[in-house]
Amino acid sequence: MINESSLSRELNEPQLAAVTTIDGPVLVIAGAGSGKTRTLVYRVAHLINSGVAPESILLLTFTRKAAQEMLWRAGRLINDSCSRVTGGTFHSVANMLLRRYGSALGFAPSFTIIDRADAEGIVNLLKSSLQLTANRKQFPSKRVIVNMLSGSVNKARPLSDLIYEDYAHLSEYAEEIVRLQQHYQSFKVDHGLMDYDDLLVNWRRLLAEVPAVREEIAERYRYLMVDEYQDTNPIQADIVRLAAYRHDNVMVVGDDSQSIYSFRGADFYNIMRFPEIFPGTRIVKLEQNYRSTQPILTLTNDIIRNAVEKYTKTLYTRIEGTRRPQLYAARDEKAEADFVVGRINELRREGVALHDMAVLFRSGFHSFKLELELGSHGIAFEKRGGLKLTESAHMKDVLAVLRLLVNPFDTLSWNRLLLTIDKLGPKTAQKITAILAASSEPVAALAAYPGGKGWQEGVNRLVQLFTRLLEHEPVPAALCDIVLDWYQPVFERLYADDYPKRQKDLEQLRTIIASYDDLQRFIDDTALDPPEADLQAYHEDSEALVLSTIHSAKGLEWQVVFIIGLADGRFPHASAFPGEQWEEERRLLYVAATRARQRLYLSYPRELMGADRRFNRVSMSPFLAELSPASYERIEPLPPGGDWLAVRPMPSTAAAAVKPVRKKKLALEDFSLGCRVNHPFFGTGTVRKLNAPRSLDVAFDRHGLKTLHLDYATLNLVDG
DNA sequence: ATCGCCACCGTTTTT
DNA sequence: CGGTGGCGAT
Repeated sequence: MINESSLSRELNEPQLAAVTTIDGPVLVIAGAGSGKTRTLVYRVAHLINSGVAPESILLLTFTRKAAQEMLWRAGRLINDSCSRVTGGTFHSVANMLLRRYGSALGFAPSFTIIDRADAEGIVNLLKSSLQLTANRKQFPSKRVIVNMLSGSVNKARPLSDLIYEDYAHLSEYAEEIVRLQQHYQSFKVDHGLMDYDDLLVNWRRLLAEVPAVREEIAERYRYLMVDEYQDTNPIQADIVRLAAYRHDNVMVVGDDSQSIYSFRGADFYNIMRFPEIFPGTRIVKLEQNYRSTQPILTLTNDIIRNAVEKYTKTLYTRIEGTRRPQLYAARDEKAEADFVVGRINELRREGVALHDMAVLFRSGFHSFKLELELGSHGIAFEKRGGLKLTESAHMKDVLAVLRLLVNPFDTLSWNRLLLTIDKLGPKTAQKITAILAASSEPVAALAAYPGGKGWQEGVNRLVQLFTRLLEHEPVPAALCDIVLDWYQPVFERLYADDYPKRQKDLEQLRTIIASYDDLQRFIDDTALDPPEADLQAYHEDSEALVLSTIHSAKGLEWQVVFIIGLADGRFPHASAFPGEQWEEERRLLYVAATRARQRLYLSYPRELMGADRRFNRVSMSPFLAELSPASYERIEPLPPGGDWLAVRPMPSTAAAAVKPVRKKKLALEDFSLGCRVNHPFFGTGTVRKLNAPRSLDVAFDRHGLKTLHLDYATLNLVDG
């Protein structure tokens, strides 16, 4: 039981107002680090405490992990597991409801959720079958097309309008793209596939078009809470409105300055409109920051002060601290990485744990150089927003089989499996899948398909696999074993060079599957919330530095935060042009900087490698340039007394001094199999293979097998 | 006509 | 790393 006095000790005045409001719409406008999560947690606890049934609460958060975490905390507060509260993302809740009520809209509950890669696969298939590329060279890439299709759904605008406004440079292809969209839609319907956008669109349809279901849902979930409301799109706003049409018990929490997802349709005007849509809304503002020290807050307020936005709020804090954020202008990316590594080592000596520090950046590849440096210094790190376990090729092969068990008309998976067969290529695979999709019994149709010379055997094995699976009891773990049994030889042939490494992933998959007793649930979960590739990520106590894109760092905080790559052209992203996109990039920087509790380091390289391996000088990000110089401290390129200079490995300044003493380039003939070499980054290694004309494979003692090009790598022979 | 292999290029952000 | 395009082999 929460008692009222502990409540008022923990929460401030405005939070208390939000928490204890039992009925009616509430809008909480909250700054970064102001205790949004805490407010929601207490609200859940308070509701249950006052006799509201947990089943009637629906908590929508940005990630599924956030929902779990909140419910766990609320459970601790009131001595109840809160496990009967429904919590998750819009997408996962949509999935649950559509499985239950989807028949009212006329679709089978066996649909498969597809991710971005699947969507790109479909677009590719259609692109070639519609012959859209016949006479065109510059037809937009499938990634761009998927973005456009999704954007048009999320922004609730016809595709052709979107093309002429947001993608004007592609307008000459408008007709083809619209045609592609139509085919894409019917392809999904025909094959029982549903993408992320469909989940939301169909949830809204369910509420808008089927009164009985709307009634049932509104009756059941009498309390609705939405976190990160600034990241919802118009569809999601509609869903909230429709789902609460009976009771209006909605509490949304958001910060307009942290809206960073407009590229996928999020519209922070949802926050401004909320009071109009729900008349009688109580508005609560949280302006006290519980996270960062004043100097950090001064800087972040300064960042957002330059926004053209109208809704200004200035955060204040009571947390002591005098250390100003530091700005470091590095000579190049290597020097920037050295700076970060040096500071990290220093901080560790002062007693800061590695997992209390994070490095944030705009785009995934901005951290490549740093990853290399961290590796050679033996600093463990964990990259967020990188490749997920289920995104690697071998994982998808296994998942394709499991997906077909649930939805035999999933053409994408058939296609994928057929391609694993030797001597069977894209053309044949397409021919076969077309027949399978049209038949009522795909497996039987596959067995009956007249085989070709080289690949009949492979098809037979596939048919056998499915016969075995269908005979077996549908216990996920057992099914998985059968699949792995079939997959082993395929896998060893396909990934001959590095299959031992990938095998570990498969074992991990096996353990994950074992914890499920329903195959459908497993498939849904992997599509909606892919497990991380790192085993370490599962252990809270893992001692690893976090590297993350800013987008993936949303809602998190660390004691020490580095933001790297703050150069013109990197941040804001080169293709963001002034206007709303520019503003979003600024908010992105704001989000990044507000992740820091105690210390904040900003850095940028003054030299970057451009398109064709030429170095260009770049200046600092315009967002930094417009800040008041008093809000940060500049560090000179060579800080005095920094003993991290001593730990610095062989400086690549050899390149600067190299002009007069240029060493003779070694030719391939100078190396032989098995000879020992030295490399400035990777250290010593043994030559394993010589490739024509100027590259060779070297097995490094500390970094494994690498292929190097003599034109770029500076290798030296090691004597003895 | 189709498949497999090699070399090269470019990389926003994501539920 | 993943997608693509050219080329030789089947």
